[in-house]
Amino acid sequence: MSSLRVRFAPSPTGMFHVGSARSALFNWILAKQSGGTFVLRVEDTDDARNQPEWTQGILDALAWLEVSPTDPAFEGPYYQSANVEAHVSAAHRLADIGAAYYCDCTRDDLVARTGHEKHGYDRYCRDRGLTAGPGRALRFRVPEGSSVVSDLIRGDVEFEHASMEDFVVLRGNGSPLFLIANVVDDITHRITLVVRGEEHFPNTPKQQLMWQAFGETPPVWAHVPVLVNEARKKLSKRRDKVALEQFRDEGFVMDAMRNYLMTLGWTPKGDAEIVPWADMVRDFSLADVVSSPAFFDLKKLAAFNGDYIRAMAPADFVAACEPWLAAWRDAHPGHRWSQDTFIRMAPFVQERAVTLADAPGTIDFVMLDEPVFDTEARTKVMNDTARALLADVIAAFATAEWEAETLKTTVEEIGATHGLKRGPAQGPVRLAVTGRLVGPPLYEPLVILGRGETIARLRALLAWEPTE
RNA sequence: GCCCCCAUCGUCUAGUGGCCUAGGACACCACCCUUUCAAGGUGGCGGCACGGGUUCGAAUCCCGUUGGGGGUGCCA
Repeated sequence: MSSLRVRFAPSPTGMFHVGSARSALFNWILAKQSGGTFVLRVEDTDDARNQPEWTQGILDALAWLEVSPTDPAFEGPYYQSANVEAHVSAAHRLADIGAAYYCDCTRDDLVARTGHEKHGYDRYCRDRGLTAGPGRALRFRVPEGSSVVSDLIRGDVEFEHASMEDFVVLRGNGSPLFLIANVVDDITHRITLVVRGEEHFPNTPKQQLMWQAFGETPPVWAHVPVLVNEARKKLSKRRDKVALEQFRDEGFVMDAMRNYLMTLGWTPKGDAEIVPWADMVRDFSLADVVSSPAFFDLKKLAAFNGDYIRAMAPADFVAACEPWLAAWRDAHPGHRWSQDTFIRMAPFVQERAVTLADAPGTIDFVMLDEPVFDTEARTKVMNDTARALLADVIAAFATAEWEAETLKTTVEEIGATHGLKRGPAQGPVRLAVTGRLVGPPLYEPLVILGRGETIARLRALLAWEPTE
């Protein structure tokens, strides 16, 4: 494939939609594969919405995905709203050559004439020869016949022009609409391939007609399937969790996110879905993208994330957890943080974490003077057997060799004298030390805590009485 | 209403007329391992929406039905 000019055109909404992220990835790969260019265009015809922080949010999100603004393949950002004059003059050109006409009909006029709320424009002003003027919109004169949209993903689709209304390109106040602005910008940026969401498909024949009216060759189109929620509705900002930033903040790692996004509508070669980015860049092809909507499955994303976390080098994992650990420290003023201790505990965390945000909650008990108790579990577990067991463990721990394997054997043997198997036997001990019944392996943290503190915690739980 | 798209396990998908008694991944279940919870290992459950064609042969091609989705703004 020759050098492509693709464009990624998000609208500035204050957050980066996962669907946009997937589009960005597809476009980026296509640009890289062809040695072409990735053009970023911030699309909003209203200048007021092109806020710097929103643009920065887009740039940050792209950088997180390693779609880098400093890469030679990256061009932009361009602002649609900065190009309004070109949009307007292009529209005027359409009027000059007779490809568009002025219209002073209001919605009410139309409904009054046709008797239908939902039907399209009835072409009333088509041949009235109206000139430009206040309150007069400019409409594109859709010709007779039909258009074929050739789509890399969907094949050739024919649209009858008769079913297409004479759409507005310039408002009554003279400002351009998205439909034409988009076409003019694509022409000025010399875009050769448009990859965008399926929701734009019905607009494509209209845009293609405009390209032709301008005497230009339309780009190649590729409409990727929409992302849907469990109700199979298009993923929406209002209803669903869709902000890439939110996933990032909740501890999803970039590689997992990127890999998962790529599998929505496309599958890597072979049986594995988790594959290196380089392989995806090498193998991706629009021809292999499916055309049916894809459900954005949080569970599968979580599984991918756990997989990627487990694959990290230990030191990388420790570093990656830091933002969440720092937040935990801020939230727990009484902490006694030790980086060395965390590094010793990290393998236990890495083995079972779903997200990086799970890290603090797994090891907090070694960083606090007292564990945070699961009160329900405490009430349930603390019966006479548990008390007797704890008393025996305290006595044995006073002299036992302070080493994980020995402590384990000690607890198991004492448990046996109370008729408990090794699982149940460690329950009260785990509860005393960690505050919970589930968590990382127990005896290694005991070694870290030391004899004195371990026994103090065991005594504290033994002394505890239900309040009611 | 009109236009367009889509339809394989619960989910994401492989499959482009014989390699399909339909393969993988996530989820779920069981077992193994085990220091609780995980992780890991092994196995299992589970699908071509329906009806007609075409063909020696159809998940695959055609038509219809049904279901789902998108669009239909002087929104982007």
